[in-house]
Amino acid sequence: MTELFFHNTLKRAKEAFTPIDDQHIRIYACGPTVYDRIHVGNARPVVLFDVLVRVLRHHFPKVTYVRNITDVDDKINARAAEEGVSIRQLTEETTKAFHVDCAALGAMPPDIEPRATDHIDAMITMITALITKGHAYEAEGHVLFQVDSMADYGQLSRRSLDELIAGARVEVTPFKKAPADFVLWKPSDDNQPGWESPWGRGRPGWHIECSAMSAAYLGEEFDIHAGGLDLIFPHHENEIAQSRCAHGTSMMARYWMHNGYVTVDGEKMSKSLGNFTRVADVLAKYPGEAMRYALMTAHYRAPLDFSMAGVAEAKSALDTLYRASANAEGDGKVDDGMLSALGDDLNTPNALARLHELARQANKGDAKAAANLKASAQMMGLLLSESSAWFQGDAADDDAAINDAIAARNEAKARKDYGEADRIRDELTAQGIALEDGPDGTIWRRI
RNA sequence: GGCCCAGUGGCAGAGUGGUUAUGCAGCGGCCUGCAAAGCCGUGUACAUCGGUUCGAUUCCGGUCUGGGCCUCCA
Repeated sequence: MTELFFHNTLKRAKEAFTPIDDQHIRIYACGPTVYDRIHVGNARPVVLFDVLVRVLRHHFPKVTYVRNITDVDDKINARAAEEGVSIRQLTEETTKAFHVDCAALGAMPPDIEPRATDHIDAMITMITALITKGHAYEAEGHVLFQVDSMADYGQLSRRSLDELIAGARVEVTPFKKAPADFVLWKPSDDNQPGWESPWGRGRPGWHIECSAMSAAYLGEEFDIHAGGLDLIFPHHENEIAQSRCAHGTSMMARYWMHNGYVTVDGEKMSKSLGNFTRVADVLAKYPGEAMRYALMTAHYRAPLDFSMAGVAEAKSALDTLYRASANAEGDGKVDDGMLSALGDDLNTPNALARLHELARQANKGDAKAAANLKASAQMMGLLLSESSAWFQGDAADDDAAINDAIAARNEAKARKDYGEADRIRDELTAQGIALEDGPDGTIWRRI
């Protein structure tokens, strides 16, 4: 079978993908903290790892894709208080909105979407194991992971303990044995969400949920763990520490894949900088598929500079593909060139280039190429609509009027009354309707 | 300060030690009543300075510029 290659952050190199069990691929991606609607930066991993999972499903008989929902977090508490709604209402509504955005982006739901609050017991069990094995300690109602209890801590982010301390940006808290130690469990006051535990009423630290939930659904060791570049440290580093120390394993995930940032004028798009655009705001202007395409135009590890103009350009490129695929006949075959591009560390720009090559063949009258184009694009989660729906939108009330106008124009053309024909066409153009005269008659589209 | 990434034609963005990326936009042609769409053609592109090499945009080193992580972050 085709060999797949992925860049592994653990090795900082591209490696051949060798599954732990080639009958069942297991992959985990970090999902959103549900306190606000996602922005374009959050959408990038959603779309790219969706492509990754589609590629894996194409090559392997079974894939289990887990993406969590973080529904316990101090940002959530703060936002709920700010808006005067309950935490549960905020997290549930935000989760629903997240699903709406994902669907618009053409991202298939993960197989399992666990919520942190449903797995508190598993986290407590794991923390208990870490204490028992001498990797964690309790202090003033907190439980902390003792970083120097792990000999090879820091492998993923390539950071040594000395560097961390030298960095001096780690939180210095009196009850920590060492500054780099991080929280597994912290106490909650009466106004904060909390659960009973051996250490009193409290709530989990940020990193432990992914360790507990990935183990619950994928096992102690699994194939791929994915997320944004900014999660390498501390989040993923600490997940590895917790998981390996609790389970006594030599690895957590075999491959670690990280997507690059979405930038705005060269700067990272982020909540704190305030330079973000919500996915919903893009969807108000452009189809979700154009947003999806735009996110696939850059390699997933490279920075992607976002602009509305970029989405507009993606829309134009999609128009080309939709036109070319319109005359598809029969069942198409997923293109090998596209598959090998995707199998080469998820090279979506090259895969899209291959789609455009198929489109050119299709436009020269190759119906087979058109069918292959459609099948290939759909494997990537593109060209999912009918071509007519893409160009004309859902059937609207004015469709009949447009068709009447086209008929009137064609009559005028038959009379060689081009003045009248052009007048009708100009009128439609003014309404945002473009006409194209082809061998099979006149077709129209919205512009 | 430590660690890390990037710099490609008007724009976006792949890739390669010597030969076409691809898309969007532009220009010329074909087609069309005219358009549109499509097809064909069209751009002395690889930050900079050295080194290795028969040959470097591609490898190595320095410089400059931009960005990121080290604190919540996709």
